[in-house]
Amino acid sequence: MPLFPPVESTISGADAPTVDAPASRLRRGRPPKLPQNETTRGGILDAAETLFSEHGFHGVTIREVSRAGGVDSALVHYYFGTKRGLFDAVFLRRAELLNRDRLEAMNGYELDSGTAGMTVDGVIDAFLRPLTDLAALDDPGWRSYFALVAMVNNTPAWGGETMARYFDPVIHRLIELLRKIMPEAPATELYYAYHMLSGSLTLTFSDTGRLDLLSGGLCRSHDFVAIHQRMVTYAAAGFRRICSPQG
Amino acid sequence: MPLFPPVESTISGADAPTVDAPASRLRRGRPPKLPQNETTRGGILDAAETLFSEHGFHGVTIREVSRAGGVDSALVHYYFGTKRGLFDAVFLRRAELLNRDRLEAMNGYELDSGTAGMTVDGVIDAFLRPLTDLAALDDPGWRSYFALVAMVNNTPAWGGETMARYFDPVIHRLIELLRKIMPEAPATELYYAYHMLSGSLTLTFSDTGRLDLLSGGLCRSHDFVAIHQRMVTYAAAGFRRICSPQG
DNA sequence: GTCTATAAGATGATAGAC
DNA sequence: GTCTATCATCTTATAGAC
Repeated sequence: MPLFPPVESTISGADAPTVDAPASRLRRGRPPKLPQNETTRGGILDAAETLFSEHGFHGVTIREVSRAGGVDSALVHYYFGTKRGLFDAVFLRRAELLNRDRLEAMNGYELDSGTAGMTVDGVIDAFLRPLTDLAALDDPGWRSYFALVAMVNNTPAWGGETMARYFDPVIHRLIELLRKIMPEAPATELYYAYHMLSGSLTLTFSDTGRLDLLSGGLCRSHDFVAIHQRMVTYAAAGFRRICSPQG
Repeated sequence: MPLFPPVESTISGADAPTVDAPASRLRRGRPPKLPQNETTRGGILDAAETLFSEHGFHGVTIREVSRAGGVDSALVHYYFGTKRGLFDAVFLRRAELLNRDRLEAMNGYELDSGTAGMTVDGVIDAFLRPLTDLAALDDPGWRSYFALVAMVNNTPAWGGETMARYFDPVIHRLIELLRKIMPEAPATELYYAYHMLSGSLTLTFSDTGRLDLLSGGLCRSHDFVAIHQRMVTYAAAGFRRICSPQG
């Protein structure tokens, strides 16, 4: 049974996968062959990111990744060891940057509006804003990455643990801010409400085109800005109602 | 690239996959070897349902299905032709029953409460109730099936189309009822709001255990009844707010 | 209907030349 | 770092005996 390999090898202290190559990667005199970050390693990660986000871990072969990245398949093993190592590296690459952005957005919101001036709408907007902004960049990589995270978030057995390991701090900061606004809210209800929001967010980034089909083209599932606006409004109403003490 | 095989072969009028075996399946004198519906074909479907829901289409091999079902792998091909045929048969098997239940629940609600007496909470409850009830049965098959549907709903490229083909009638009935309650609601907003609800529902049935981890055990992601209750409350608030004319 | 046997090809991974 | 060549295994699927 091809159970997903154990996750001990992922992020557990010292032997966490690094973003650097096995050998020294310090910039030497020779300029990089490809523009920007297009090193061999980066190209493999880009190709893998796109393919994994479209077809899932088991739906992609190392040969396909190497072909899409324009490199030899042996190089994938050279840089990442195993297929699972490649997947972990893809997942990790943008996680730290994303977490930093989201924590900054929430911290900034609390500072700007003052702790007493925060609203549920405002907190949820700050929580979601970096995602919408990054998805709007020219770089399609972030959209692929969000689709990948969405896939993991919906994957039984190892999805829950993986999401928890990478993204729990951001969620707990969200809950913390909401608790400041609604001190009477039971912790249980805050978690249930976040669960609903997380599902909506996940489905949005899964990018299945279902919303377009269902609405006969009225709604565009690629219009993350339009969805963001509705998600804030919808989720805030849900949070407030579910967390109000009388129920 | 192992793109998912084309979907023309799935449900398109006359040559839709049938629930019957290729040859005659009328009950003959010989009693079934296994209790209940445990025919060879049914056993294969049960095993495939569980495995596909846990690991996805590409994460399961026909040999694993046949081993789990206790039959020879050649029999899987005998009954279902290809691996994709097996997947389609699993997906189809419970779809009709589920759609019937959900339509009945919504029709019953409209009849019982009277069209003028319907509430947003009531409609959403009727929409979700059959899922919660079926998941509560002794048969674990429905939970596996819901996890499978959730996986498909979050699968890029072919998930949207597949969901639309099987489940759109139920969704349109939900939208129709909500429109009767909120005649001023823009159609666009109803679809956006349903998108949010669909995501929450999907994540719930994905059964990743994330809610448990995140809440430190306060919330149980297997407690579908508890989640159902919150989802109705949360979603109804979101629908009402997002669909109110001033916004 | 169920089995054995096997075709025909893809897969993750490695060894070793350059 | 990058390539060629290859191993051992697994994959879907089929042919044909019983």
